[in-house]
Amino acid sequence: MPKTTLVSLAASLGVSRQTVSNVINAPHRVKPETRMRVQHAIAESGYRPSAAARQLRTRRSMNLGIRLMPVVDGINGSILDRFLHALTESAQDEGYRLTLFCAESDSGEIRQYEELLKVADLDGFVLTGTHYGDARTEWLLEHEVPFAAFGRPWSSVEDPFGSGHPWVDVDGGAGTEQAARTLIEQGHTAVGFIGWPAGSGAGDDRRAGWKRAMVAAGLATDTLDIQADDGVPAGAQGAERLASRGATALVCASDSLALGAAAKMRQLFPEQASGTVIGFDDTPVAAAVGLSSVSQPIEDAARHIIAVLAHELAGTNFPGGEEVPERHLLLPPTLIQRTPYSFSSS
Amino acid sequence: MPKTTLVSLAASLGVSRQTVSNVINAPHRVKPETRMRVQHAIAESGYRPSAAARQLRTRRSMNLGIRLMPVVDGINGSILDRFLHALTESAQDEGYRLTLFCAESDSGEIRQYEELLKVADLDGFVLTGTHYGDARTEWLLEHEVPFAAFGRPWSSVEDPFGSGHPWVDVDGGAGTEQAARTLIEQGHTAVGFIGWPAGSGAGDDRRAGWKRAMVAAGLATDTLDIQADDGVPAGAQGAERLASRGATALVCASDSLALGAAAKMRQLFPEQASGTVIGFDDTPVAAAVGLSSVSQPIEDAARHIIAVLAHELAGTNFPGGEEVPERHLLLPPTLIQRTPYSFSSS
DNA sequence: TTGTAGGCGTTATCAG
DNA sequence: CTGATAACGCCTACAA
Repeated sequence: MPKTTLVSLAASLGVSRQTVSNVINAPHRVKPETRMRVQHAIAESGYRPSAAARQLRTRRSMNLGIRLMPVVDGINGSILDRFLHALTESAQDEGYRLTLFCAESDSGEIRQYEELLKVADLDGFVLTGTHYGDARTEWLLEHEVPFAAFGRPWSSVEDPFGSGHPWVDVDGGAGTEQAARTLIEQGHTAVGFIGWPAGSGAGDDRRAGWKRAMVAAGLATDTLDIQADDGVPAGAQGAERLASRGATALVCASDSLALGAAAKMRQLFPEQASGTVIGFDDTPVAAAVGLSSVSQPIEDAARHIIAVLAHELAGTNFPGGEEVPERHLLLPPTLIQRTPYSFSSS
Repeated sequence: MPKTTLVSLAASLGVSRQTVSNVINAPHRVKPETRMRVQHAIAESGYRPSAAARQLRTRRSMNLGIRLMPVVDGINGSILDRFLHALTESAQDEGYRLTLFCAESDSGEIRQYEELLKVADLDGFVLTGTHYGDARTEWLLEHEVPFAAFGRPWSSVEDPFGSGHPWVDVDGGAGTEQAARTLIEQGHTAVGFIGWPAGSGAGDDRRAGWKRAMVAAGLATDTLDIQADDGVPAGAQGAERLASRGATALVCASDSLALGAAAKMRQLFPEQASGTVIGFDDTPVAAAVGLSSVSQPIEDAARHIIAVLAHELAGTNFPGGEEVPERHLLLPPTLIQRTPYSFSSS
């Protein structure tokens, strides 16, 4: 049983291979009658066109690339699973495949772009972890390689919506703002913030959100803002410092920080009502220990990234097709409120 | 600047395209002099052969497929990052690319095999989560599709090493055995086990390890073995039950279970020395909360999986090449001992 | 050692 | 609306 190809199929049907090709790529150009006959035969034989041959001819691989970031913090990284899964699923639905690659640095990633573009003819890339002065987006734009980013172009922060490339992001600032506001509404007047050192787009954004809520409530922020590298111990340390300055509740830039902070706060104020620490990302850890957290609609983000990218890619061929997806999309996060897991008897 | 190809390169060098091809695929057949000249030109122009064209001719895509399992428990799933990363990196080193795909079930995965084999010409697959009577391995063997599994073929548990396909696994039983033995050596005489319902290969294996240690120490196991579905609450519940039966220490089949169990144990025995619960997988959560856990050498496993698979694939062309990697490899895990994170003042 | 010819499976172009 | 012809870039014969 030799593999069925366009020719073998055409031969067994008594039509030219071109007709079969047309049935697949331009059905409207084929007489309904023969079209049905061919389609039936295709289904019958389980014929699938060869991607390699098609790619050779069309210069399109129907393949998207995405870099797997080095594993740093397993806690915050664990939502990558969800992202990747949603990405792959959406890509599959649109007829694209996803190719993984690794790189140690941004320049390494760019080197991979060149390589993958040349050898595998990738149609586009999905970027994650965009930051100030991102060399990758520059390179891709310059070389006119289609791509979509998960993350705003922080370089043009004054007007990310005017940016030249498609992106999807989650409005982290809105999340921390809501988190802080919620705590304020619960009666807290000194809500602290533990975030990353200034300079990272997402980090600054989250800090700004917290500050907005505090300012809006007429509360002071000067002594309640701590910059720390990510991690559980840093969170605990930060919480201790902030508590000593009077903070009774905290918003954190990550679940790692929040996990440490929450434990410390519980230790310092064992009598206090629960829910005084809110994390970010809604990682499995947060769910496990009952930590409130800002949840990103990461599946939606992934879906949309594929949608824009696919549209971008098809768009050149079909200008003005179906409804076009937003080129720039800022999704609102959701505050997941939890009470610390009590482990009470069943 | 048109893309350089074999022909364009050959033309600009005044040699035939065949010579260039030979320099790449069979350097020894080319006169050193011209070889050097061609190699120089290749480096100069940054020429890279087109995978599509090569694939069309050789029927090899240099592409490996791996299914992304549906996200169930984010906690235990988070080591997938490490696995995937190591896998991609190794594949890259061997000249392979990794293609992702999704499937809801094993039969869905098989359907994807067919599809991907036909359209993308994937050279092989990496399997994860093998289980009793795995239909996937059967299908792949039957269709003579190269693959390597992360996980023993549990169906032929009497002699997995005689199995027809390559696999790499971690000796979970050895891990839980060591965990239990360690607790016993610490003076515990009633070490409980919380694992999954009987029937899963890995789960039964881990339970068996714990039992071996108990039996070896002449301790009873009858009432200290609990079967529960995975999850934090189940762990807490299990711990409560086991504690009521006298257990003073626990070994768990997962970090999820262990997390719940540890919290419950601390609540029940606040005075007790730390370290009475040991989890499995050494997930980021375990590290974060200071939970002892059995750590899998997952990067090593990934590396070896690619090594066997690559050898399997090349082997048909180069019988008797370099040193051959083991077709069946059982890696020992490591017990990571931790004391619960104290969040003490800095 | 090097060059020539043919074809892998597909789509684009242009006749009929 | 259908079919012949010519690539796409590469590799495997075989011939020079």
